[in-house]
Amino acid sequence: MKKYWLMKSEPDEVSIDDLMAAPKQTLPWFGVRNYQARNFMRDAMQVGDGVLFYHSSCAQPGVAGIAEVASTPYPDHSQFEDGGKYFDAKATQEQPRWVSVDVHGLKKTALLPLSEMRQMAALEDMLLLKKGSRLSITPVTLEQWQAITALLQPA
DNA sequence: GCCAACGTTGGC
DNA sequence: GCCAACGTTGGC
Repeated sequence: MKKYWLMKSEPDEVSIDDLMAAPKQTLPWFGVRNYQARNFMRDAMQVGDGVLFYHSSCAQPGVAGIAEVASTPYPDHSQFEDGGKYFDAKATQEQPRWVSVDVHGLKKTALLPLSEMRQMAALEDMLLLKKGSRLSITPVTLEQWQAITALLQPA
C-alpha cells in the first residue's frame, strides 16, 4: 500500500531546485537526528511512496514540490564523518544509529505556503500543522495528499 | 532575534 | 526511573 509523507528541508541546505538539479533528480536524505523521524524511514517507508517536499526555516515556508521515496533505508553516511555537522560519536559501522533514504524529485511546483495550508479544512488534522510540531518527517493521509496536490500549480 | 514547544541528557 | 537543565526547531 503506497504511503505518503511530508519531508522538511531547509532550502539553504537542500532546496527543491537542488533536488531537481541533482543527477537523476535524486539525493540521499541525510542528517535526520530524531528517532521518530528515523523510524519512519527505517520501518515504514517504501520505494515509490509519495513525498511532499517542504521548505522550512525560511522566509516562505511551504510545499515546494513533489518527490518519491527512491530507495530502501541504509546507514546515513554523515553520522561517520568526524568533525562534520552530523557526526555521531556513538554510531559505528557495525551499529549505525541513523538511516537515510534516497529521494527522487518528480516536479517543482509553485510554493503552497504554510499560511494557506493552515486555512484548508481538509488539513485540520495534519501533523505538520499541530501546535509545537517539529518532526522533520511526518506521515500524510491519502486525503491530505489529494487536497494538497490538487492545489499545487506548475512552477 | 524572540520564544514556545519539544526532545535529549545526565545526576540522583 | 524521575525530572531539571539544556539544546534545537521553526514560525513569526
